[in-house]
Amino acid sequence: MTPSPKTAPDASRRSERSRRAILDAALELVGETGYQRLTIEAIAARAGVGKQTIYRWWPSKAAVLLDAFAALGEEAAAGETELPDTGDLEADLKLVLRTTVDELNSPRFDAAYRALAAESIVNPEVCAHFVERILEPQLRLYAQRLARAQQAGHIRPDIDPRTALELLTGPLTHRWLLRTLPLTHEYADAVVELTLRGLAHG
Amino acid sequence: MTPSPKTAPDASRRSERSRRAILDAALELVGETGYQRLTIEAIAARAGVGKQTIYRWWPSKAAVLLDAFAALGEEAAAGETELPDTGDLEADLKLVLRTTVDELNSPRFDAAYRALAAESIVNPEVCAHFVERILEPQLRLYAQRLARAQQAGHIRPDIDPRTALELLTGPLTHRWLLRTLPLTHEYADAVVELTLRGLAHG
Amino acid sequence: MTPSPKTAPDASRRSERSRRAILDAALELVGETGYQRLTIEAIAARAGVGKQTIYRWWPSKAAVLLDAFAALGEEAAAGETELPDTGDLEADLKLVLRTTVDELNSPRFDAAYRALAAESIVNPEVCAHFVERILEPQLRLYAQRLARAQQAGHIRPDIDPRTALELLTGPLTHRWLLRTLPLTHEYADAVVELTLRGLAHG
Amino acid sequence: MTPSPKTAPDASRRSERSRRAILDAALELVGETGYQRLTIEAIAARAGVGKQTIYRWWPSKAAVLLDAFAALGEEAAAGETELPDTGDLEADLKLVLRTTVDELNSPRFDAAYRALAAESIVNPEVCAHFVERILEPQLRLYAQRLARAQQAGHIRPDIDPRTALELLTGPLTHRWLLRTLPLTHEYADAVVELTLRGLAHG
DNA sequence: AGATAAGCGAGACGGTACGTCTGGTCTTGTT
DNA sequence: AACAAGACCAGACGTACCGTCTCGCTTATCT
Repeated sequence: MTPSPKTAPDASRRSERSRRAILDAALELVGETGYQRLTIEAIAARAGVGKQTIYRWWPSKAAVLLDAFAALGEEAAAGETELPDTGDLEADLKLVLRTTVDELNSPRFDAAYRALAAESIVNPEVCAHFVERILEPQLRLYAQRLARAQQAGHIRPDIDPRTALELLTGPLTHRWLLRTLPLTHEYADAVVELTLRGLAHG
Repeated sequence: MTPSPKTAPDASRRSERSRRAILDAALELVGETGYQRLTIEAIAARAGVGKQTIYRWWPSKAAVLLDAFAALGEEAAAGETELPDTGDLEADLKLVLRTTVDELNSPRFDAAYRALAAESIVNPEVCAHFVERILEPQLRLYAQRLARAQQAGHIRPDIDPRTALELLTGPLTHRWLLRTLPLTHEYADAVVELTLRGLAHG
Repeated sequence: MTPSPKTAPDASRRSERSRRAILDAALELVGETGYQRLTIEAIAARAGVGKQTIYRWWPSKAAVLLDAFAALGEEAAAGETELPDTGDLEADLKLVLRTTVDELNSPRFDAAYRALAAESIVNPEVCAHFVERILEPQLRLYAQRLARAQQAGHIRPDIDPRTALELLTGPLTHRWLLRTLPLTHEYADAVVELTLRGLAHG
Repeated sequence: MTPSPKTAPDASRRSERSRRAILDAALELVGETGYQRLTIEAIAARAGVGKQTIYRWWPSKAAVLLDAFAALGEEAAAGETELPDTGDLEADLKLVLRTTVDELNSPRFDAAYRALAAESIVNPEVCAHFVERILEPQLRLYAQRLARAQQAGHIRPDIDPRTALELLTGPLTHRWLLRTLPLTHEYADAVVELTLRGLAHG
C-alpha cells in the first residue's frame, strides 16, 4: 500500500522494554547534564540499547524527549480531566495557576520542560508537536473553565477565551523562561487579580 | 585582581576589524542556517578570521550572537531613549506593543532573537546576559511610562510596575515563542485593552 | 587480560577496504609532500575515510607509515626467503648489496624509508617496530648467508655474524642517510671487497 | 647590493644576549621534551624572547638546533685539532672510536644529535648544513690520520680514505641510530680490528 | 518444526565540528 | 632598528557525536 523508500519499521514487533528504557534514560540524562549535552549515544548507552533502535523510532533527540515528557505528564495528570469549578472564578484560577507555578518550579519537570521549550522556539516542527501533545491538553482545561465563567456572566461576553487564557499564562511563562524574578504563589495570585480587574484606575 | 589561570588577552590590541566581521558573519549565518547549525568554524570562515580569534574573545557561540544582537539593537534604538507620552496611556501602549510586534515579526531580528531566547531558557548564564543587555533596556522604557501613568492616576497606585509590565509583554512573548496563533496588531491592541480594563464583567 | 581503559575495537569487523585505502594514501602522500607535511587529515581525505578510522587502528602517523611500508615490502619480497648461495661469498654479497643500493635509490621506497628512519632515530618505540618489522627480516638473510660462509671456512670462525653484517650494511646506510656521496654499485662492491679482506696492508 | 624582497636584518645590531638565550633554550628543551615536541614558541618563551627574533635569524627550528649544537661542539672540541698519532694505527683508531662511542652515549649530546640526524634524513638542506658544520670537522680528523697511515704503508695504497672512514664510522652510526644492540667500547674495538684485517679467513 | 525475517545490542564507518595548539606574519610599544 | 610581547590568519591536532551501515543474536510469525 505504502511502498515507502525506507520501509517503515513494523510497530507491532517493537520492544516495549527498549522504548521505556530509552524514555527513562532520556529524562534522567537531561536532568543530569542538560539538553545541550544530551546525546543520542549517551541515551543509548544508558538505556542499554543500540543507537539504531533510537533512530528507528524517533527522528531526533527532541522527539525522544517529547515522548518522554508526554509519558511523564500523562502519569501525573492521569485523572485531572477538568479544572475545579466552585463558582468562584478568581479562587479557582488562583488555585490552578498556583499548581502551574509549582509544576514549573519542580526540578523533575524543569529540565525537560525547558529543553522542549528551547527546541520549540527554534524548531517549528518540534514546536507544533510540543504544543499539541503537552501544552494544548493543559490549556484546554483553562479555556473550558473560562468559557463557563463567560456563560455565567463573570467574564465579559466579547472576550476571546484564547486571548484571556494567554493573559493569564503569558506572564507566568515569561517569568519562568527568563528567570527575572522568582515565580511564586503570590505572583500567580497577583496575575489573576490584575487580569480579572484590569490595571486602569477607575 | 587578575587571578586568571590563562592570562587574559590584551583588549587594547584587539582588532576592531575582526570583531565587526565576526559579529556580522554570526548574524548572517544564524539567519541563513539557524542556530543549531550555526558553527564557530563557519563564522570564522565567513568572517575571514582564525578560529582562535573567536575563542580568544568569546566563550561560546551564544556569547558571540549576544554581542552581535546587542550591536544590532544599539544601532536600531540609537536615539529612542523614551516611550511616547501623549497623555493617553492606552494609545501609547498600543503604539509600543505594535512596534514590538513588528520587531518580533521582522525576519532580520527573528532568527537571532529566537536563538538567544532558546539558549537562555536552557543556559542561565547566557540568560542573565541576555536579560541584562537586550531585554532590560527595552523593558525599562515600559516601566518608566507605566510609572508616570501611575503618578498621573491612570493606574491604580498599589500595582507593581514590574508585574504590570509582564502582563503586557507576557502574552505577546507567549504567542511569539509558541507560534500558536499569528502575532498581529489587533492582538497587541486587545492585550492592552484587556489588561488595562480587566476581564471581569462588571 | 584486557585491562585497556578504552575498550579496544573489534578487529574482526575491521574494514579491509579502508585499511588498504589508508595505507595506499599514506604512501602516496609521503611521496608527494614529505613526512613532515604528511598529516592524518590528508591521509583520511585522500583515502576517503573518517579520521577516527585511522585513530582507531593506529596510534600515530608513523605507525600508519610503518604498516604501509611493511605491506610494500611484503609484496616486493614475496618469494625471496633466502639470499643466493653460489659458493662464491664475495660475488653473492656484492649482488645483494647492489640490490640494497638499488632499493635505497628507488624513489618508490625512498620517501617512506627516510620518514621511518627519521622517526625511528627520535622515537624508540617506533624504532623497535621498524627494526622488527622491516629491518630484521632483511638482515636475517644476510646473517644466514654469513653463517653458512663461516661454516664453509670462508670467514674466520671467531667473528660475530651480527657484527660482520653491520660492517657491510653500516657504510651503505651511512652514505644513504647523509647523502655525502652518491650510493653506487661500485661503492657496494668496494665495501664488500674491503670488508672481506681488510684495510691493513700486509 | 642585494635588494632582497624582505630587507635582510642588520646583523651588526643583533642582540648577542638573545642569541645565546635562544640556543641554550633550544638545547635544554630538546633534551627535556624531544625534537618532535620542541616548538619555536616554547624556545621563545624559555629564552624570554619574542618569536619574531627567532624567525628573523633562523629559517626553521632545525637551523636553531644546528647552531646550538655547533656551539656546543665547538666548546667541547676547542683544542682537539688532530687525532693522536702514536704510530700504532689500530690503537689510535680504537682510542678515537671509543671516544666517539662515549659521545654518542652521552645524554648531553644524544637528544640534539638525534634530532639533527632525524631532520637531516628527511630534509636535504638541513642535511647539507649538518654534514658541513658538525660532521665534516670530525671526519676530517679521521681522514687525515688514515692518509698518514697510508703514507706510512700501514694501509693499502689503492684505498679511498673516504671509503675507509665510512667502514669505520658506518657500523657505529648504524648501531647508534637503530638501537639494535648496545654501543660499547668492545664493539668499537671489534670494528677497528675487523675493518683493518678483514673478515675473510686466510 | 523449521524456515524466514524483523527487531535488537553492538559498534565500525564516513563525516562534521569541537576547542586547543602551533606555525609563521604583523603590529605595537620600548630600549 | 632590533627587540619583547602577543594578536592575528591558518590549519592540523585528537575527541565527541552524528546518522548510516553491517554484523550475529534473539524472537515471532508463517509456512
